Amino acid sequence: MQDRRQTILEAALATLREEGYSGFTQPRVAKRAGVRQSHLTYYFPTRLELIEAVARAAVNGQLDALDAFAGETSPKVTAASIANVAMRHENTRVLMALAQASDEEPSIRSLFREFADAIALRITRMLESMGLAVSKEHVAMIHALVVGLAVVELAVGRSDGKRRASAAIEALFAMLPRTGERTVQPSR
Amino acid sequence: MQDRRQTILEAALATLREEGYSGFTQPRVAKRAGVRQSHLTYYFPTRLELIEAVARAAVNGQLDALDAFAGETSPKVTAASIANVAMRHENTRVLMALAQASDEEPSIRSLFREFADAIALRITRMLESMGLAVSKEHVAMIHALVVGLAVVELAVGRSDGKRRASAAIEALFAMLPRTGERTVQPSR
DNA sequence: GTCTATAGATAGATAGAC
DNA sequence: GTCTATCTATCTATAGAC
Repeated sequence: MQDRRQTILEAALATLREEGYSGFTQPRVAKRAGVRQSHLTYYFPTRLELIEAVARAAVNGQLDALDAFAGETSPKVTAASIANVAMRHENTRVLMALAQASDEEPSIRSLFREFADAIALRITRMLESMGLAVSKEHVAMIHALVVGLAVVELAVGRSDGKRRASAAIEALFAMLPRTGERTVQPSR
Repeated sequence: MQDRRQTILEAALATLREEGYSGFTQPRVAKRAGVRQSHLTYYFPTRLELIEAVARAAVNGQLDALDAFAGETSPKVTAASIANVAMRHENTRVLMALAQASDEEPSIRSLFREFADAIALRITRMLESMGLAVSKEHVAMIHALVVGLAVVELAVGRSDGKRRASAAIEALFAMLPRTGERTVQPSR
């Protein structure tokens, strides 16, 4: 049965989401999937192969979550939607694990680069939908801001994280020039 | 000799900086410090205690790095200095490990909260030095932006990371209102 | 092709020697 | 007080049974 592979993959993702990178071990994944650890290595001969597969699944899931509010035109709603995704600690846990793996494994790094490009593309489209001017710099700023909010929030674990994140993203949107406008330069 | 403890601490920090969280093990730290693993546990009976000590040292080091350019008045220079600190991958590796540990261990989390507050204080002072208006939101934005830039850069490993980061931070500074000004609102 | 017993390596912690 | 031999748990990987 080939969907046993799928079962293992889902178990692996769940393990990473809930237990983080350090809890991500073959025995734990196997237990969750209901197979023996030694069986798991039949489908994923090496730990790295398992991580790669999980990474791919996680990345696709994250992109799907972004696509759910793709055409939105209101900055306020868009900011709230992004914050909503970014403040799911399980997501952040997975992506931080990926970032870490990326720092260690070249194969994960190339996957992560594709991911970053895919994110940039989606941010670009969002800015266009909202009527905000697009530039590489703006896109990079938004990406980094959201990543930073997610990471800081995971670490400090504030209770009002989602509200704060939403406000920060919305504030950045408000500062960005609209399409056709020149760069905002406060009067001096 | 009590400074053996210090030796171990430095070895531990170096291990975390170079090998990341997953490479941070008692045997490796002990080897680097030139003591036996079983001896290491004399000074740090448990792994958590070692991590706590390392975390404290790392946090202080990071704050010192920020204090080095505390009074700077030029946004351009400040942005470059921040980018300089944020683009040191060893630093990012350590702080990501801390964030992860924070997600798992309450004692690290409280340390991390203090750290976040100390960072916020320093960003506040920087904004004041540069004559930019201070608000909780602006401070949070800058903090998150820098964290995000560091994490993304560690993950994708671009060659021109420092330049890009510096540009992004400087761009954000340029969008912030100056002291006494009202919130920037592009003409509509 | 599917699965498992087992090896081999490495982790963290402790009881106890000096 | 300083240090180490050693135990137990846990990890990844492989050789081979079905």
